[in-house]
Amino acid sequence: MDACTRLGEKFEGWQALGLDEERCPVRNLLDQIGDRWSILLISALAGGPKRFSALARAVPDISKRMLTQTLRTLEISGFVHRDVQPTVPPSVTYSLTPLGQSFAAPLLGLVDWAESNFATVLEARAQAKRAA
Amino acid sequence: MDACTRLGEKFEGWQALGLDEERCPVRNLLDQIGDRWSILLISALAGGPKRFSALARAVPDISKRMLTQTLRTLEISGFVHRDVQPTVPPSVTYSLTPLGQSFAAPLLGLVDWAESNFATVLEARAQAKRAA
DNA sequence: CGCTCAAGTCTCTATCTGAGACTTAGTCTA
DNA sequence: TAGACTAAGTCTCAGATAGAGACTTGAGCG
Repeated sequence: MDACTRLGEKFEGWQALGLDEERCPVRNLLDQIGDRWSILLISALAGGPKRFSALARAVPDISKRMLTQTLRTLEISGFVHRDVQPTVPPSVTYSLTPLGQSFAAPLLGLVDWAESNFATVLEARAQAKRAA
Repeated sequence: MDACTRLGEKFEGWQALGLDEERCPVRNLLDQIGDRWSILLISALAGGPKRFSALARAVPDISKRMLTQTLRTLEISGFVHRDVQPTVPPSVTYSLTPLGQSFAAPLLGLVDWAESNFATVLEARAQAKRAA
């Protein structure tokens, strides 16, 4: 059975549970990390721990506000560990937890797909624009 | 080399390109389908073509507005095909394109991870709440 | 005659996002 | 010695975005 069919069956299973955000793992996870920044920050931390300001530099167009907020959410869900050194000025280091690290494998699959199929997507968009 | 390290290296590669949304496949894709509904709709269509109203029923808490908008975006990026039967009332069927179908494989990896690690995430959140 | 359905569009409000100023105290610079 | 800079945020305000729900057109149904 191909992946597409299996995914379709998974979906029907979720439907049976009413696609409830509390109980459906995929809905739940998507609501947490299905945004513009979470995936990017997890990727940024995959190479090793980084400080707040290093992350801000690594992802140039994230605002401090969203950086703080996204890291807090990832921390609460157990993807990221936040380590505060109570110096002055404080030094805060973020790192992936074992859970966060284990997420790297499926994420890498997604990333590889994106890189392989990017040209196709661009072509589709160009064609859509011509048709418009 | 483990997935986490490899992901970290990928990220450094993107950084070298300035993480530009136009050129970085991951940024680009994330901006398109990194939202609450796209992944869910692709999963819903993985089982086979569906009509607009069937999709609305399949994903109960999506508004018509977001359903239309998300499907349009997916169509433009080449994930979804939109087939209009010019009857009265019109009958519109959505289906995954070959590109959309090929996306099912990495998506399934993500979904499996979510289902396997959901308990861990819930536990982390419960602990965060206790600590607060 | 009035109701419902198809697949949306439109408007209005609620929420979220981003930009940028502000904070504290120690170190570096002029 | 005054001024600037840094770390890791918080705060506020304006603008973008999401969701709820009314409205559309023509046909079939009771």
